[in-house]
Amino acid sequence: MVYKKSEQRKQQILDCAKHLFAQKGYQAAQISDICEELKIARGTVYQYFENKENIFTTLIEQYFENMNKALPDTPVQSAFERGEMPDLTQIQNMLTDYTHAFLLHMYRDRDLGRIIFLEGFTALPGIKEKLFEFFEDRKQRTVAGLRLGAALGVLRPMNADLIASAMMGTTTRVILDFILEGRVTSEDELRPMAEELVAFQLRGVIAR
Amino acid sequence: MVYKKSEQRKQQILDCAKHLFAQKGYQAAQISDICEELKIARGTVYQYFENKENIFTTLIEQYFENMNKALPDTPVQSAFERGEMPDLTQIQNMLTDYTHAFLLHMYRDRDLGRIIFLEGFTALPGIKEKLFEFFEDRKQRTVAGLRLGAALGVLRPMNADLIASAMMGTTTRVILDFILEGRVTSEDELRPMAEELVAFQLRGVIAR
Amino acid sequence: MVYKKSEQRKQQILDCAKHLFAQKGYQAAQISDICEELKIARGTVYQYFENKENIFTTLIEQYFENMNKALPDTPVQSAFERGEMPDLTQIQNMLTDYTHAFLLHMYRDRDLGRIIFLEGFTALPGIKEKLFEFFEDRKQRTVAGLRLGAALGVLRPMNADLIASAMMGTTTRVILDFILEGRVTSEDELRPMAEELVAFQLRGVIAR
Amino acid sequence: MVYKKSEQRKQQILDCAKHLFAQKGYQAAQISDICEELKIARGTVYQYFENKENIFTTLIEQYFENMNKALPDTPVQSAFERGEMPDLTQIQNMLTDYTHAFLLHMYRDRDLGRIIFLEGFTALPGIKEKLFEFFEDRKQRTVAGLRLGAALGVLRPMNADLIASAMMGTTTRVILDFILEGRVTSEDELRPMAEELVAFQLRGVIAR
DNA sequence: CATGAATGAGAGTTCATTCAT
DNA sequence: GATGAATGAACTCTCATTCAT
Repeated sequence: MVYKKSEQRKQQILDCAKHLFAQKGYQAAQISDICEELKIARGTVYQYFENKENIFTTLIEQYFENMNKALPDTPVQSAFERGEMPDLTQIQNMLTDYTHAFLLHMYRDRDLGRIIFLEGFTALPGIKEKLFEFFEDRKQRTVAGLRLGAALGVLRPMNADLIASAMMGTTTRVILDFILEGRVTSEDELRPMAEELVAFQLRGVIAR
Repeated sequence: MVYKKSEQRKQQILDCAKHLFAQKGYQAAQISDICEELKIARGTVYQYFENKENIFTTLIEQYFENMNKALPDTPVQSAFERGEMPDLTQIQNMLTDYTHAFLLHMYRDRDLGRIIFLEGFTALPGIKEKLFEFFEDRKQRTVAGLRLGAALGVLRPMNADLIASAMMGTTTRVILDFILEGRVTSEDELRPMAEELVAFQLRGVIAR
Repeated sequence: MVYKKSEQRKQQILDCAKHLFAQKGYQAAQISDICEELKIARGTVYQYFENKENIFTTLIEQYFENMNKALPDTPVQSAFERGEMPDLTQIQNMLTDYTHAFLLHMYRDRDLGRIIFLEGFTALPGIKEKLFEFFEDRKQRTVAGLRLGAALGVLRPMNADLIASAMMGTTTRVILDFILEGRVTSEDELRPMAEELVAFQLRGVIAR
Repeated sequence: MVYKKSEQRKQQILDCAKHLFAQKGYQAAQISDICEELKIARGTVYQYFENKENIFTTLIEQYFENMNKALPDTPVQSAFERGEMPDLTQIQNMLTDYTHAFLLHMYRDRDLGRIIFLEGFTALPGIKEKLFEFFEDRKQRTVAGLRLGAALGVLRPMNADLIASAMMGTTTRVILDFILEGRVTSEDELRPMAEELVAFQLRGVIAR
């Protein structure tokens, strides 16, 4: 037996809930909406999930799991840890790859991205923390990178905390404005966006 | 200005609702919470507002009104329109003033800022549009500025739409991370933040 | 203002719930039954009580409050504590008064008595303990009395714990069989019942 | 007796249901609890029993069947019917044997005893009647015995109905307090209890 | 203007029962 | 016989809103 019917149904409910949450928001989306759309009974949903919150949580967890799989290790840092001394062009390429992967993941799972960006903060207890943790972790790596760069004289002196926050903001806002709002219609558009973003970010921090 | 008792009560309800929405979120905050806190009857609220949504809408409107009062006209553009030719330092100062005013307004009305940033998108129909409009308007001015700068050779060639979005992102993310999360505890901290932000933004776009 | 309308409604709901619980049992009785009977909306009930369990709890509390008011202090014990040495006839009278008061209270609030006797044990957490406590307290006083009597040579030697339990059983079973089942139709029947019960109980324990 | 697998499974379900009902109560115990514990599917239960109530009913029926097997015929009455004239000591022994058998049966099947004592009254229609009938039957025999004894001058004049109820109460309460609450831990404790109970009961009714 | 008791549609959730496989 | 996914009626509880006083 290769596939499991029950797993399929579970995923079916998740998929349905995902686009409902993305469309209406967690609060407004109702269990009965799912049931109507899938033409199943209310009780069926509760065979697969303890409650509404549990559906949401499962979605978020899946998302971050996928995200962590999709994103390469913070590449610049890794290079330094391996004792390499990448030059500026190499760094720029690494960051572009990374940003591209991030945009790509966001684009491919727009619905969930929408949910997380727009609702994650208020929604349920626990989610906010998970989200915060994810972004904080990424930001701290950036802070470390900025400090190292400044120490090496490659980057200008700056308030690394603030600038890391600002850099993160460039990406998240672009995701919001372009990807989640539907202005991007093909994956091909993402590479140039990543390049442009990284160019902007790097210019803002390099020495001279 | 004549003393109007009824206006006072209306504002009293708005103030109360504001911090409740900020604390619990629009959905979770209940009309009865307001009543308890102000020690008034449920019905009284409905003498001043049609419904819950109306309270929210009024808050948002007040906010943008105040914001527009607090913010200087997009200064660089205005200067150009007056036929002036500000140099880079002057532009930097203008932008810093502007950003500072923005941060200040956000800091002074943190509760509402929190509501808008965290809930505005999903909450009620109409709000999202208003919010979008506000940010879009600011962004379009930035786009225009970037294009002009590039045409004059002061700024590097770029995807102005994307970069405008990114620039807006730097500010909004910093507001989120620093002001709304309570890491800023005095207005004095805002000026250096504005300076740092503008420095980052400008470096990202100037020619050379 | 002498009476409070809201207090009346609260009591009205309690009274209604009382006879419904007595008739159908706690689980089977539904909030909507109350609403139908009182011709009020479902929500109204929840203006006065947090939830179904809270209605039940309130009833039980009222009951024990009334019970403690209605019952004279355990009289024999009190007499001894005052240094008196009541003779057997006096003791028998005291016990009869006490038992009579107990039967009377049970008779007058049969519905609640029914609920407590028949459901108290299983129903909600907390109730069982309250009930147990009440009966245990009474029983412990009996145990003390039996031990004292035996020490004084008035009562025969016995397993006081067991006999106290048995004595309590005589009363509770009679309440079950006669009062709660509706075989008693007038308060006048209770005095002879109390006399008969006490006679039986005393004969079972006196020396000789 | 031929080995019947299906009968075994049925009994297995009954045994499981029994301790679940005793632990959680009829309402709170769920069919799925049984399935989990026995590691069988939900549907399987319905191959052996029409519905949940049917499981309960079957348990109760088994119980009374066993009880009737375990209890000797009401012995005093039988003796009289055989024309014998047992003296007080003989009667006391007979009653003690009988009570002992009753306690023993209750002790050996505590779970079911618990269910019956604590839930029987409210639970399902039909059960209450069966229970009532059982106790009423025993009580009527006691009433007859008391009347006969009084007529013969062996017992004092009394309200036989009431006293029979009280006598039954002594036993049932002791079962409740000692056996079902787990204060009895060995069958050996039951004989003295029976003796003490009968001693108390008899003293309450004999002439003089 | 203010009150607050009353409303009632509608939400999430439960669980005994069914039935195609 | 056994399975377990699916059912759906029924329940408790919520809360913005109304309206007679």
